[in-house]
Amino acid sequence: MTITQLKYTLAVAEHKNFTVAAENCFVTQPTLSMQIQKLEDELDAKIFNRSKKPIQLTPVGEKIVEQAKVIVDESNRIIDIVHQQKGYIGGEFKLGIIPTVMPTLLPMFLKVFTRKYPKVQLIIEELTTEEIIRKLTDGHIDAALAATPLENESIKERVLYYEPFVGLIPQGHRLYDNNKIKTDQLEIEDILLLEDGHCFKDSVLNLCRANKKDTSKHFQLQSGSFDTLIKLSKDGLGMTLLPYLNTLDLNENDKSYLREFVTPPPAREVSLIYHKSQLKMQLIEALKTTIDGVVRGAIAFSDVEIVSPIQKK
Amino acid sequence: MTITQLKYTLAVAEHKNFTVAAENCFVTQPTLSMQIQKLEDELDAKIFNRSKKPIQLTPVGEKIVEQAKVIVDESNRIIDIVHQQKGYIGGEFKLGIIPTVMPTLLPMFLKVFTRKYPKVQLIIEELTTEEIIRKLTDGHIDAALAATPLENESIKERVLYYEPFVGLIPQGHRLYDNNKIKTDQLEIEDILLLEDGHCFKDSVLNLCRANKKDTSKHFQLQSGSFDTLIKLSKDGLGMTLLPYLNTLDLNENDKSYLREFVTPPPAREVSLIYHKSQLKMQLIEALKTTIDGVVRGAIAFSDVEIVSPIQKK
DNA sequence: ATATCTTTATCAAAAAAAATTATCGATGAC
DNA sequence: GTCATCGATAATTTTTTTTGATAAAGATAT
Repeated sequence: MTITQLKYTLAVAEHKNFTVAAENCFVTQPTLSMQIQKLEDELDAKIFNRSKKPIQLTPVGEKIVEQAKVIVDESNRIIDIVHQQKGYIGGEFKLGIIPTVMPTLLPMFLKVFTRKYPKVQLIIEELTTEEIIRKLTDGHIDAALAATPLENESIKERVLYYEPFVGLIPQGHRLYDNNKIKTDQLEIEDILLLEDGHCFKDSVLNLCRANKKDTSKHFQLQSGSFDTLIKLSKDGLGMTLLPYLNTLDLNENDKSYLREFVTPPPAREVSLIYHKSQLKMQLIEALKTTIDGVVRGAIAFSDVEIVSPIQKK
Repeated sequence: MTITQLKYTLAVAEHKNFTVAAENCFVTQPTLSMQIQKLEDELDAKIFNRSKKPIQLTPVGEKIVEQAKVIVDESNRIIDIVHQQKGYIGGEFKLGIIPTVMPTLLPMFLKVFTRKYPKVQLIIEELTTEEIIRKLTDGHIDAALAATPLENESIKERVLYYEPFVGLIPQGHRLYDNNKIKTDQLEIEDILLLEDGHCFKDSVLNLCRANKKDTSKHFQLQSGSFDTLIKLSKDGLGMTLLPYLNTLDLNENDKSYLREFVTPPPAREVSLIYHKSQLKMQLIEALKTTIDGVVRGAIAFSDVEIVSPIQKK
């Protein structure tokens, strides 16, 4: 039994297709087929049921794949252990970021980080919270930046900052004349929301739900970017809520529509998260330190009311 | 990186010698040298410091070996997982047994077990408790029969039976006329003991120490077998203590010297023990069931006073 | 039903890797 | 200084892995 065979097996289990799996392993399909057959012979057990489409795992196969994951994970870890021991910070590092954090936080730390750790090949992907959780568990990404708490046992969270919500109230809106707004003044019906999949939308819903039970209403307007939301809002289609960092780049005119919440403001918790099998711990620490450093200047809120980013049923 | 390379590395780490390690891996020494060099190249770290004699692990090497153990352990497990999934009970099973349990318990279950599980290749080794703990941790044996509790976190214990101590009192001894003996009548000075290394000796010492603090006295007579002890005892050199099962095969004359303890008698706890990484769990269960079956008829003590087998300082 | 496409298995040849034998060189004991 | 021990190295053999071509099986479309 070889680690290669186990990797091939995992690839087939993941892609449910020998040909695709082979491409992902950078070998030809016969190579993969033969190695998996050899493994099956050695274990004297069929791992895959090739008669079904797409290919299925046999019951024994399920267990084998589970264990193969453990072995491959542990073997991937050995190089990280050596790096750690040498105090070396480098290698590939795949980081997922949720869309509403990406444009504000990434520019703040990216330059500093890459200059400080030139040997790290940072691979950044924009992903929804849901995708992040899946890819962290899979091992497809090493860490991620997302709103927390996620209440997921196998994911560790290191809080980076608390980002208050700020209201953007158009002229003519019932709250326009207020200097500060209160959570219980929010009406879900006149808030413009991001489209489904953004956890910031879920946070806002959770915030409003705390006030109002009835959420059966359908929202007609849903956008993928705050820019659109701001434009629509100024067109008088309703107020909206923005994360604090998103308000910094607004022009002076737009800023006049901003209304902060009274203290303590609702806020989202933004964290660096990673799978509990903490591969690349050293790199994660380095990233956290870097972000902590740049964030300290920009965000200094501590007395806040954290809103859950998780979609409640 | 291959599992083979890791196995070679572990062998060298264990034997501190390339040539010996190679023999243990059933390959020649150059094979081993080259594979380890390849691994060192790939990890870009020296694992061994070959300049010292015997060979030493580098600091990085320590960590690598630690992780290599995890990987090799987990990969050995895969075949057991398949066996378990298939309900198959077979393969090699290495069982350690302490000397004072070996002659009484082994004949009781060996025949039954091998008949019931013909596919199991049972490899039995007589070992002291100390050796058993080491070899269980190493993974050199799969399970063992020993006196417990061992108070070792990484070893799991499944109690098989409680075996009371029985006194063998020679004619002329101060306790000869007693029908039953009491723990507090024991005097460490006139008890014949097994030689060092036998945990039964330590149990007896612990039993007596409960009475008397002064144990500085040196014992002149120490033997490796109960047979010798019995002969010496009958020669008037002092009483001795035997585990209950060892008294069953005595001839009628010898049996007349036996004196039971008053209830509850001191007893040793005999358990099936295994490493907590519970490889071959299925086989361990099968063995336990078999031994439970044969022991049930022979031993039926429950109201006993368990004596620790561990050597106290 | 036939043709076509997709997908996995099989085979022989080539390439790569691992293992072996024989030998060397360094180190330490006597 | 000689010998013995032990790991490294070189050349060769053996084994394993990979590949490219192709066959076979199953699904899908015409």
